[in-house]
Amino acid sequence: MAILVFVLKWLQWKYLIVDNAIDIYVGLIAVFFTILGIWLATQLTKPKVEQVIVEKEVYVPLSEDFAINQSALEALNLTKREFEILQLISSGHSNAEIADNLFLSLSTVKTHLSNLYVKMDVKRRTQAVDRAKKLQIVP
Amino acid sequence: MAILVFVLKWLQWKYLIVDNAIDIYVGLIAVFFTILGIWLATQLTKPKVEQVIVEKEVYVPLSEDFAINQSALEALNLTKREFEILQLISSGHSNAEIADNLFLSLSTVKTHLSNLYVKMDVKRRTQAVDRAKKLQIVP
DNA sequence: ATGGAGCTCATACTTTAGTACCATTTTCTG
DNA sequence: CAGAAAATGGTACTAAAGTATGAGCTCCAT
Repeated sequence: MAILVFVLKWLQWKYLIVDNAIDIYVGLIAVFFTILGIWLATQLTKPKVEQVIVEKEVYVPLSEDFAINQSALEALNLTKREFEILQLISSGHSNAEIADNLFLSLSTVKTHLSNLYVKMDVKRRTQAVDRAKKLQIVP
Repeated sequence: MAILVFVLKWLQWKYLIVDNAIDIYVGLIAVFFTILGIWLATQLTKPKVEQVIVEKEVYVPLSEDFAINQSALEALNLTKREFEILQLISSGHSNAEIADNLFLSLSTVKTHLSNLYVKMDVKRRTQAVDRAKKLQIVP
């Protein structure tokens, strides 16, 4: 603003003696401030963010080709721990190994498994694994 | 431009008699043209678009039918009976059930399984099943 | 014919898995 | 905050799985 006033005063002194110089003066100001406005606008407008979703085909390797059957899993109504332990017996772990991995006692693992067998309607861990694979709730 | 000149003339006539009114005059012009510039900029410039590319993984389903990995099976060097019993434990059968199905004694089943575990380099039936599935020698 | 491979079975044993029942603590949830 | 659900753990027991060893049988190839 200080600069602006100074410029105005200078222009006033220089051109005020000339008749009609006021028109040129105003024209210059108009042009100047129009450019200023344009510059302000380009600086201040936020860029619109546009999300472009690119579908990328993923050929999953056989070992990882597994999409969990969420509905089947929910139908079984398993708890977190039960499902966790189911995953571990599916990959061939013994109860003792599971207890070690999850920092649980053997008792707890057995308790979870017993409840799991009831929920899955099976009698053995091997049956549980077979059923889980058929239901596609484990790889 | 015609409108602009008209407005200027009008303002000139109205305020020129007043001393220092020129400052207000110029201020108004400045504000007006700044706004004009902003308006022009928003109208004329293309909207800035920031593209955010989001990769969406599309899982390509693989064929469901099971093709046995013959070479892996041969590499294990299993006998007929051992493979037969492997298939049965894979579907969750107990040793007693296997003995019944194949008209064998429990001892025989256990013997075959012990040999099987050695050949597959596993310690438990669940590990054997897991490995067999990973090798794709059972569904 | 004979020796090896595969199949069968047995006994005796150890280990692991599974059942039943109970108790405490933690974590949600209405 | 009270009650339910989940998680944890213990004991005692039974059932199943797994190990080790030995032995008889059949079939096939050298």
